Amino acid sequence: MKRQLPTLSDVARHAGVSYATADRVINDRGGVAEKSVRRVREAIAELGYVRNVAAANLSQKRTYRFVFVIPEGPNSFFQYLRQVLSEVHDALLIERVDVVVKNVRAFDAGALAQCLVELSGETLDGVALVGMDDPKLRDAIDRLKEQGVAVLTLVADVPEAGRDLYVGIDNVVAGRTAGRLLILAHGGRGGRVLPVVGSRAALDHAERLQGMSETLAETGGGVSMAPVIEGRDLHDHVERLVRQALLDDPEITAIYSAGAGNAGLVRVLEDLPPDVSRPVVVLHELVPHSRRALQDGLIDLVIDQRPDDEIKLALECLRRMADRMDQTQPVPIVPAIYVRENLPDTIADDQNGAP
Amino acid sequence: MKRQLPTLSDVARHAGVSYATADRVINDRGGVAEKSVRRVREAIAELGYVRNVAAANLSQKRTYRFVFVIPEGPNSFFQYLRQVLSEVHDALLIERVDVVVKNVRAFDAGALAQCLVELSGETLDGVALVGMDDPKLRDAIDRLKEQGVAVLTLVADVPEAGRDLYVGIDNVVAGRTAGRLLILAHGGRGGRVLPVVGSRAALDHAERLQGMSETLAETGGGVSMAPVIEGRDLHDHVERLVRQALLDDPEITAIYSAGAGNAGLVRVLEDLPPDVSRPVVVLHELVPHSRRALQDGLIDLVIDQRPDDEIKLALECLRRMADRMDQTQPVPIVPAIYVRENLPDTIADDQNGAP
DNA sequence: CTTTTTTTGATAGACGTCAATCATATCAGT
DNA sequence: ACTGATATGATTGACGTCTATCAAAAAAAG
Repeated sequence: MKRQLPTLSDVARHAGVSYATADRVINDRGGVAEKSVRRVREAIAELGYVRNVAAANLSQKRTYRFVFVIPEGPNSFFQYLRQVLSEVHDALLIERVDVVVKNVRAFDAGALAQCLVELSGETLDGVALVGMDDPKLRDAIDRLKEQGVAVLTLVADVPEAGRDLYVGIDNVVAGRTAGRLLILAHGGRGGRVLPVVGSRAALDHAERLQGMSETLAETGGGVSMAPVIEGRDLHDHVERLVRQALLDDPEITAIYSAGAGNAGLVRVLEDLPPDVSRPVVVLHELVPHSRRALQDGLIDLVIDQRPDDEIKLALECLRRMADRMDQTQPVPIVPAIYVRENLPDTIADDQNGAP
Repeated sequence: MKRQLPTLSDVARHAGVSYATADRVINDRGGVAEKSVRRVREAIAELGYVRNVAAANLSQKRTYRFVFVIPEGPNSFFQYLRQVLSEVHDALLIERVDVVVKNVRAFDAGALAQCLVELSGETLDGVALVGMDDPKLRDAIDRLKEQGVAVLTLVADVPEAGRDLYVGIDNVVAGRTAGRLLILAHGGRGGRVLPVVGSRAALDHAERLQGMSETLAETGGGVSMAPVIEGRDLHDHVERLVRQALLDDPEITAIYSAGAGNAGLVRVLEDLPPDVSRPVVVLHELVPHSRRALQDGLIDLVIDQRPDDEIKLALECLRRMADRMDQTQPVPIVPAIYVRENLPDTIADDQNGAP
């Protein structure tokens, strides 16, 4: 029950070699005969030896160095990410984790790739970035990987790239969920959903849209889709287009916004005449304006990817990768679904990752 | 930027005392003049010293010893909790955390209290238990606390007890959320919700019920409540009562089950004639039968408290408390809302707490 | 001023690992 | 059997903390 964990000395003894040799094996320092390597490996397996990471880090005064590259701009979601990161910064320092946040222009894969290339000079343990689909970016990631840096995509993945891990929600699933909730909110009756995205080229938006339309098609029960609006994630643009769409098509019973720029959407809803029943509205990311709209009863549901948890998970995974514990399974994040009643308190209350 | 964290030697030097004295202060060994204590405390504050927990644990070969007391019985939810705990057990051992699971009879506060009393003999760092409202339980908790054991309630709290922390969802909020979703699913039309609980005496069930009825009353828009059914969390009992209720009141348009025993509820739904539109169904906890019912389209929504996350969080908090970092803020857990489309994979894929 | 008590300082060993050094063994090839 | 390469063993100091011991200094008591 209270069996002791074996140390490297135990392993060496069990393998019939000296501590030095065992050490040479687990830290691949080379210059060890094939036979000895095998014996040490066997001893490790038999005893179930696991390196004591705390002791190892202590001996080296090691500090984990991670970089988070976040798109800059007025996007509330990413601003919140930055805030969460800065809040955990000090707590992490205690645990010998140094997190640096770098900003790059949003939607600019070239700039992002360039940033990564610059990083590959420094000595660091891991990088987390918001993915995009771009060959230059793939190259930059490969380059980092070659230098032994753990690379992890956050929020959005980089398709077919050599990143170790994607930490974020499945956007197709999120879209399908939105579709189901919309159907549910129609209470068995028909209707027409107005889909709003930032851009069809944005992978996450496209996936959400796809998910929603699939669900509507499969089990919609009379809920159809109006033509898709591309709002470019800009509040004013979204506002104009949605306003027009509602005028053009009075049959619209619901709005699904898969992207950002929803402050504009909220403005349209505020201006609706109070006598007509407003459309059912589902949108993504709990940010100040969506929270307010939810509280005011202007919208019905918010699907949120819980950035706090994403950050926390990303940090856990980065650390595990830096510790060479590469058992990195995919990490599923379950998006939260918010209504008026279950809004969390605003305080970003992540304590400090994990001890 | 890459400032080094100060060590206790730094503190001692800065305070103008020896390492031994500084050590006596932070580990309250006594025999230190008031003046020196003050000077050390000041130095700690000025330098921002935080003791290196990893080094401290290493020096003592310390193993964290935690006990989870889980109600036994056929309840799928608690079975799943046990499973999650056994899955993380080995991974935790690596990080020098030893978790023991103890089973006690469900709904038996006396047995639970007795179990805690027995525990208070052993040397352990923390206990997690599923709370109930009982004076004997409160006493047992106080006793543990006196011995310096961290005590944390999981899933359900113990009202007004000396536990350090409650890790679980807010059941009133969960009920309010259910209410909102039910209203939404009525699509603006009226209806009548059939509420099912295990027992009105069960605090969590009562809170959920209260939350739902509040929301219906405040903004229900014609959605009312049928008399509450007490199913005692037993499948057969629930089945019989619900079947009868649906016969008695054909106006019922929805069912909200706040407790367990939902396999019986699902059986009723299966037997409904295919021509009539079935009621909207919302229930709690994603367990095998609720998952299947969701997939089969028999029910609409499941509110789940994500036991994996609860366990993980509980462990994090226990460890932090054991490390004397008592900055224990309340820990909000956002329940997940599942529909057919966003069911997670079944694999319980928690890796290993946190490094 | 001495004696006793309280408070300090100095130091050492342990924890498990990493990194380094130096001496010795083993094995080729000749 | 000798050289030279390669492999191994033995050992040491660091990392930051805890625990312990012993001597020395300062304060209080007589």
